[in-house]
Amino acid sequence: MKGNILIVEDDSQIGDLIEFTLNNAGYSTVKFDNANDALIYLNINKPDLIVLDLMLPGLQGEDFIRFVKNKEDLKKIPILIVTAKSHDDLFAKLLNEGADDFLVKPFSIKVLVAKVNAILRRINKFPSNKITVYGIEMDLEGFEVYVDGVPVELTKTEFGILRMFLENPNKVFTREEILFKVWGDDADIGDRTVDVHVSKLRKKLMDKGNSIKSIPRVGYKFKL
Amino acid sequence: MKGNILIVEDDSQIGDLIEFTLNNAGYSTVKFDNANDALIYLNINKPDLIVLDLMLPGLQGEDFIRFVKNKEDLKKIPILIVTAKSHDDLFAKLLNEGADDFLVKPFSIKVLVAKVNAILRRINKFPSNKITVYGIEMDLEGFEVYVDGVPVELTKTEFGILRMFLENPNKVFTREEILFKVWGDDADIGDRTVDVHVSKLRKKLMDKGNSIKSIPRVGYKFKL
DNA sequence: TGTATCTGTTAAGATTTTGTTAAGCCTGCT
DNA sequence: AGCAGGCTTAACAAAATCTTAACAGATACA
Repeated sequence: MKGNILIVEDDSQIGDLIEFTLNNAGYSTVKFDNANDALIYLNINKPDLIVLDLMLPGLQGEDFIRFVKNKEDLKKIPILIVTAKSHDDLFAKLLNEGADDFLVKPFSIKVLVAKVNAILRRINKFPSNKITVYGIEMDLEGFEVYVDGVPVELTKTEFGILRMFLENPNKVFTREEILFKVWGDDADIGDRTVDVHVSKLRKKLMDKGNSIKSIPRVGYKFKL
Repeated sequence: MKGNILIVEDDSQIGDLIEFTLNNAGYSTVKFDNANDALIYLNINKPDLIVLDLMLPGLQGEDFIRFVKNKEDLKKIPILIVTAKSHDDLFAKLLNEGADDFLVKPFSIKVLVAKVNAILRRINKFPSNKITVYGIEMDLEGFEVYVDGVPVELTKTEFGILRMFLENPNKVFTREEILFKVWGDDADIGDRTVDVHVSKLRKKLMDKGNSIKSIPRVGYKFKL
């Protein structure tokens, strides 16, 4: 069991989708369609993470966040916000209130799972030093990688690049950013070296579904 | 490594102090004693934050701010102003130009570090940057564009132009302004090149409701 | 209305960028 | 010292993108 997740979502269709997806990913879930019931649940239960839809009726989502983040025994539970629209102002405000991350509708279920995994890994709730995405499994402690269960031997650099990608799926990185993140700030190395390693990575991973995409004149990204 | 900070400060004593303090706080720094050199640096580097002294010789600090905040790839870099005197009028004006915070000399190093930390925390926490307008969704982080949910592949230049439009809907841009904002100040390129890219953009976006309008003898605008 | 100017679009050529291979260098190990 | 593995660089072919030129059509204005 990887953890228990509380879902607060008034749209039953989306709620079911989230529940199904997270169950599939190995989490147990509890779901409510309004904040009040969720708060009652929180009186005697402490989930490992809360997925919260912002457009809840009744008690507003913001109030819910504030309540959770002000209660001593609940404040450490991470909250993932699901919202219909991207609103930087709102995001900034809620992040200050204690929200941990956002998911903008419509979202892909892969991204949902990736974010939940990332948050729990970050919090170190479950010291599972593993990243699993898209049939690619990285054991960060054991320095091992499996693709569809088949072990793949990566060098340290390849491992670092793959890790960076899996921890930030769907995000474009420039070559400079990759150098910085994987090699460190004092790397005195040409841009194109990144290309060589990416090329080798692609080959070793058998370019699973063209996951590692090049964005000409920008950089690379790992596409979910 | 917490981040890279550009310091623009003509008083070498204060500059050294700032540099030393920020290095101590875990940041890497680059320092110039005039705005021109800093601008050259910015051509190929994107620091996470800029600390700017307002009493610079040569190119005035205000111009520097305006330049940075008008360049598409730089505008998001936060600027912390260091100034000798507290001037509410000036503050208000510079805040409008895009400055993020102020530090009045003499300042304590604790306040300096606190402000830098606060600004970077604020900025870094912003999750996936997205712009959504009129059925057009831009994921700035993932370099992706969707029109009514359908993914559209844009090149870097097209992406830059579209971004500029969506961030300033209903505003008319001359071709020169577009060149400046998207290509940069050192672009040695003919006006009409913009037309070609706009043409391609329109086609790829399927000219949603004739959104990108030409204003004869003036330029282009994105109409909401 | 007629002329001059501006815009839309296409295609070709130029330029830039990427993929990949191979060679040389360095490190760690035997 | 010799060897193996890994990293970086250089190099070239291939791919993608950009810029320009050209012309047809549209627009402004006397």
